[in-house]
Amino acid sequence: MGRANDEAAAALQEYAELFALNGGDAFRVRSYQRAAKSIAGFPEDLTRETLRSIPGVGEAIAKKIEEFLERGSFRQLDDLRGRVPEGVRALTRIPSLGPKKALFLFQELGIDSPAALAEAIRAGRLNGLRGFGAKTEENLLKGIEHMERSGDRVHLGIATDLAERVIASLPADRIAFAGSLRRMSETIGDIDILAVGDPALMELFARQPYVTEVIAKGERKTSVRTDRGLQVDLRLIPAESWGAAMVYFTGSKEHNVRIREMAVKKGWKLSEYGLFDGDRLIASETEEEIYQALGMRWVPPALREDGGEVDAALRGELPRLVELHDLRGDLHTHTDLTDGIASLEDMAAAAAMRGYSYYAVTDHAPDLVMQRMTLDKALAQRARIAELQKSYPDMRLLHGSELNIAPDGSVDWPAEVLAGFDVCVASVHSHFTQSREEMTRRFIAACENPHVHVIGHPTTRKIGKRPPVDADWEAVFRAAARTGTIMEIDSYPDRADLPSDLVRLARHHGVKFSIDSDSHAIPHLAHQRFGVGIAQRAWLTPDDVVNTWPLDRLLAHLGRA
DNA sequence: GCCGTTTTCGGCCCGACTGTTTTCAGTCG
Repeated sequence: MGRANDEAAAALQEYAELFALNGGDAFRVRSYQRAAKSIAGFPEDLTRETLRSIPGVGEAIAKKIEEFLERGSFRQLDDLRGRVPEGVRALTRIPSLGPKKALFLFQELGIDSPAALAEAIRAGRLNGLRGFGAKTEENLLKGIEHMERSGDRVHLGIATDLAERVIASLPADRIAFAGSLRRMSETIGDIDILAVGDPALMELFARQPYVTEVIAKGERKTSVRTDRGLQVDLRLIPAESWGAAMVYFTGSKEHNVRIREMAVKKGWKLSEYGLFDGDRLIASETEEEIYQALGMRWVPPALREDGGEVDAALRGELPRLVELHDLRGDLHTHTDLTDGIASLEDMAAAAAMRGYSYYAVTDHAPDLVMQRMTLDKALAQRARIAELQKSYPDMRLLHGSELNIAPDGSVDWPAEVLAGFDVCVASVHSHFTQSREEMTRRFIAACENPHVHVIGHPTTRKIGKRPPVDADWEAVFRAAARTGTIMEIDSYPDRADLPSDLVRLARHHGVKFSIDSDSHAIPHLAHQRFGVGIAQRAWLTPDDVVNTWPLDRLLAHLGRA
């Protein structure tokens, strides 16, 4: 997937933010943002030739991107970077603090980072400042604390991109990532990469363009900081101990402790170099051999958290986990009729390329006013889908909608309209701070609506940005199980919602799940792999996930058979 | 800055909410 696209989009997005911070025209800001979104979602690699065919990219932006492709930046971006400290841009990532207030704080008080702002608030330096009352100060502090709690960890999407970039840059005999990324943890603090190959790989690694700082460099291990802020460790592994090293560096620490204890009980020793009986090597080349020698089945990385997987593996009772190739479709996607950037036709074609048996288009409903959805538009889309269906004999197109769950739990089309959709995903998009009781009632009301099939991105969190809403999830899941309402695993990597611990809880109550991409562009369709990671960490089998089911069974469940 | 069966200028997704004000600016989705 086009890394150049993502980097160019990130640069343009940064330019938009800096431009806004300098009091730039709001329409131009929006132009840059729109172009950044289009470029990130453009399915082909960026080139000088394809650039102008991207919607939202005109002459001026094309010139900037051309310069970026040549030298990794463009003149206007360099200018603005020189004028506004990076920390001021970080200020705008605090919820409820936008460019106007950020610039004001910088100019009036010289505040140039979230930490400096927190300090200024605590020192009372904002007292009497126009537009900053007690409540605002409180909200800002809360926002900064939430940001600090999430620390330097990044979501799976960013970490996966970086790991794949590192792997592609190194000509090793064998190379793979281990650690929390391999276990598909929801956030990643650093990346562990194991390689077999020439010692010169270390030097080559340290000189890569994504490396901003070399923290440590030795014969076996090199640690660097990268342009995404993330630390990456590269370890050179002897070919014969690949399996042992993968077990050791994949972790988790708790899982390793358990299996090392098992080795000790047999009078053996398990290390990153192998499983040994005294000096005699028992197993080291593959993970399978090591687990087998310990009397257990190979444990999928997503389960290696000492959450019962060791005992299950010893008994030969590990679940048959859901895998990406089990998925037969996607039940939550958007088009450019609302906030997607690709047309219905292009999204359907891309879905067919992925070999789906069914594909639901679920654009937003009228409550999200900015999307300008109307009944006429929805019905026109339905007619186009029926027409388009003729081109896809092997893939059923489903016409759906992503409804908005209002504070009282109602949704935004009348029942007779809802009845016309094949699938209704209902999600919370506002009023995140309702009390636990209100929020619980809200979700239960949505589950009890007979036209609501799926609850979309249930906790509505955004990793590193917005905390999850507060609800009595047990009560919500009981209602979902009772009404047959599906809980979504939204695969979009900054959402990762439901998180795996809640998936596990919901499954305990008998809930079924849908692993959806929530795509707003063609490349997003591939995000489902992250949702599969969440599902695996929650021990889900294909039967737990409705979009592994054959079309007939799914339609019966949706009441559309 | 972009874009055009309203077009090459003059629009540009629009309304709600919050906290601050005392009629509104800023932020968000």
